[in-house]
Amino acid sequence: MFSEVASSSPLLRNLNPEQLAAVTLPNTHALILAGAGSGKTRVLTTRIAWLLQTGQVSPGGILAVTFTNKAAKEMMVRLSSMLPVNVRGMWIGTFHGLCNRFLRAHYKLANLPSTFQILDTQDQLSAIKRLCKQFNIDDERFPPKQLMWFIAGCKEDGQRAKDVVVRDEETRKKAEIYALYEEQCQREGVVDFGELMLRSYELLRDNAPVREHYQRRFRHILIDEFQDTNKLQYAWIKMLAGQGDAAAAGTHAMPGGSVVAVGDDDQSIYAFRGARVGNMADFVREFDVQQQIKLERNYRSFGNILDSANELISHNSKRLGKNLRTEAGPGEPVRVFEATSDFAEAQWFVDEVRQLVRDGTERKEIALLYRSNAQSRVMETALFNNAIPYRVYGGLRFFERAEIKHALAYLRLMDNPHDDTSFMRIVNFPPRGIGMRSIEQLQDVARAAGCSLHDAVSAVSGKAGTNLGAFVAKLDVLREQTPGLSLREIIELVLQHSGLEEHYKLDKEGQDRLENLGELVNAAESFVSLEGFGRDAVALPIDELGVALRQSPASQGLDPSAPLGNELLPELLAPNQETGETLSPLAAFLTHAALESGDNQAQAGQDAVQLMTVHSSKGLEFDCVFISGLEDGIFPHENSLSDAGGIEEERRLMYVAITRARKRLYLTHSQTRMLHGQTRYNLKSRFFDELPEAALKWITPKNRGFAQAYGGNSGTWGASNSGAGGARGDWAAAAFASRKPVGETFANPVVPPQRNAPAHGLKTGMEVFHAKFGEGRVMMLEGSGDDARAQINFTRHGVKWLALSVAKLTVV
DNA sequence: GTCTATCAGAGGGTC
DNA sequence: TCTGATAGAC
Repeated sequence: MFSEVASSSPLLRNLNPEQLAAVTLPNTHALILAGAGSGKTRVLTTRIAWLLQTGQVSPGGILAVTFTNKAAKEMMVRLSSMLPVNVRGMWIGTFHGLCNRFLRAHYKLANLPSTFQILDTQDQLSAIKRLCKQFNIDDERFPPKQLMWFIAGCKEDGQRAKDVVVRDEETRKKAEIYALYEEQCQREGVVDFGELMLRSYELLRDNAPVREHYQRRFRHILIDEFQDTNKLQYAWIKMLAGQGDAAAAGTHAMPGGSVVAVGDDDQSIYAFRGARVGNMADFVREFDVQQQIKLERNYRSFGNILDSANELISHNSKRLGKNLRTEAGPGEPVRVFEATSDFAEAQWFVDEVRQLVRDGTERKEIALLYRSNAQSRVMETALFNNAIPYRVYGGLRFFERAEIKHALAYLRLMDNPHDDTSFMRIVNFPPRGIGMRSIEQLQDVARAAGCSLHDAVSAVSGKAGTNLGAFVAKLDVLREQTPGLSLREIIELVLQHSGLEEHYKLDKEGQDRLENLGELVNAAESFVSLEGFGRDAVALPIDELGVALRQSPASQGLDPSAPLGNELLPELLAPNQETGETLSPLAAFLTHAALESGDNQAQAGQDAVQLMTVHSSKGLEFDCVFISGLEDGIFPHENSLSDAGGIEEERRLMYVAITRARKRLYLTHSQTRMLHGQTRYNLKSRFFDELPEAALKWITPKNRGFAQAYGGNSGTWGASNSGAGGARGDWAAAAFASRKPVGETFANPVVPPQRNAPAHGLKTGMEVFHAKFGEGRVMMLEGSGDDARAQINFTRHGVKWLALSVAKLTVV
């Protein structure tokens, strides 16, 4: 039926049969299992374009959900390059962005103030800390962080405080705190990320007209990275698709649209934050999905890399089953390198990068992946010392910086004086002589009166002096001055009169912060509407280059080459569907700041080596990938070793890491590693045993020169950092001799000069076997004769000191 | 009220 | 080793 379109539309050129089938699926529920590098984003965007082009749906009937702003943006950029369409009319965005849009439109029904503001994770934590203090909650028994996880976890499961199943005293107390937290947020007019989702869901669930309106509207619902959805997000989708509880209860047949879910169970790496891979199977069952398409053809990596990924992931038990294949040929073998220390690993990495660059590889095509952020340090030092440009992903993002948060807090109080979190952040910043005592007093008054801190000031200032009064008066004056001012003017006004600017000017280390505040003004400036807010205006944030994007209303939807702005804002700024109100530029900007924490990639675009955790590498690809620190306890991470689910998630993580590489993949591990200020002795990762030997090539020391170059005691760093003193050198070399043979590479092992070899014949670094504790590695030796003791790091039982006269050890 | 010292804790992190 | 949070000293 669509074959004519299929053959004639340029959209569908160059799609493989599976991709084509996915793109041109009829209007029905479907699950697309999209392997890494199989063209998932392309399929999603092409399907939307195809639906529009063939007239099956208007832009308003599309709902496309992603997890990150980046993915949403990419989808829109690609879409607009495919056909001239007003992407603004479509609901394309992140779960939270779309929920925000929804709640802004129906804030009254959702029982929120029109100016409700969004708490990010930092704000949420400080709100909880404040709550705990106020109610004298023992923070030893209930650490605020843990409470935050509890509350977020409840919301992810769709549970309000009253829904929490109380089995013990601790849970009862936590649920109680959760209830108090809910009250506090409601009173202050703020919502956290979980609340955006939960409140949207509840409004859909409880309000039939609203629910039916959206069910009728969204004919096509597309979900990206479906394996990462949590319980609540899935329930939200069900509700919008007319498959929710209310529909099941069945008043009428619900007229919901079709859901196309795209995901890869093998890339599910976010269980720790509530993701439920099980949603994929539930979806198939509950939506009675008849159409399942597997995209297994990989366009990214060579054969050896894919073989490694396939073989590794085949060790997982619960899989939907999928194998990547390529027509690109085997390519180079996967290179494996064993270093003696983390320093040596870093030095070797640097040398290898140099060689790659000499051979013509761009630095930005080289990625170093690690399991946890702490591992980046030693690598950064090496890169820095060797003057190799690099860029680290992660860390503080623009809108999370302290000075930016401070400025935003002032701005938020302009819109919503009852936002106590913001109030607390800046009540004494810059310092204005308001200390703990006055604040505590103020909090008491506020609690007694059931009002915000702002409103409590007038009651207190009479007796507590004028500092607080002056502060609030200043806020109020600023607020009175803002009407009629542009967003830029408001921010500049606030920066000056809050004293922030002055404060950082006087601070000798405040220069960077001052510059960031300047950037905030720029960001606002670029964000601002060009032709008057609220009517037919379009507000646009800055694009990646920081250049203001301009788009006149006339060009909307007509010019596919027109630059794209933010997906969430235009509709935010349109008049409210119920009241006709519009969001102020300031409120819109604050929303933008909360939902998009901004870039943390300062030097984007530079040709630099890319450093990041495996988690943040998801969705990216590079010509050359180094996966470092492949040691048991590091990767897989030690916290995951105890349960089977944990190790399977680690394996998926490794799978993600491997499949980032296009041409060349390196796997490295080190015998010793500095962690928490101590030298740790790690066995190589168990994942090595799950990779196909035929695809691997073990790179190893060929001569003494190598050992010296990468041994612990050479070079300017390493020796000075050696906590174990001379042991490091011994260890390093001894280890080479004791490794199990891995091909010709160890044919010529480096044998270290031994100092006074003891009678028991053990050396540090040897692998030994103990009848009870199993395999382990000698870390340290002490004493002699009957007093001789050895510290052994056992794979399964951790580090133990054993008396050699008693313990039965055999050398492996 | 602010500054400095000491101590605990340290996985992954979007919105 | 390093960071952040808090307690006690100025």
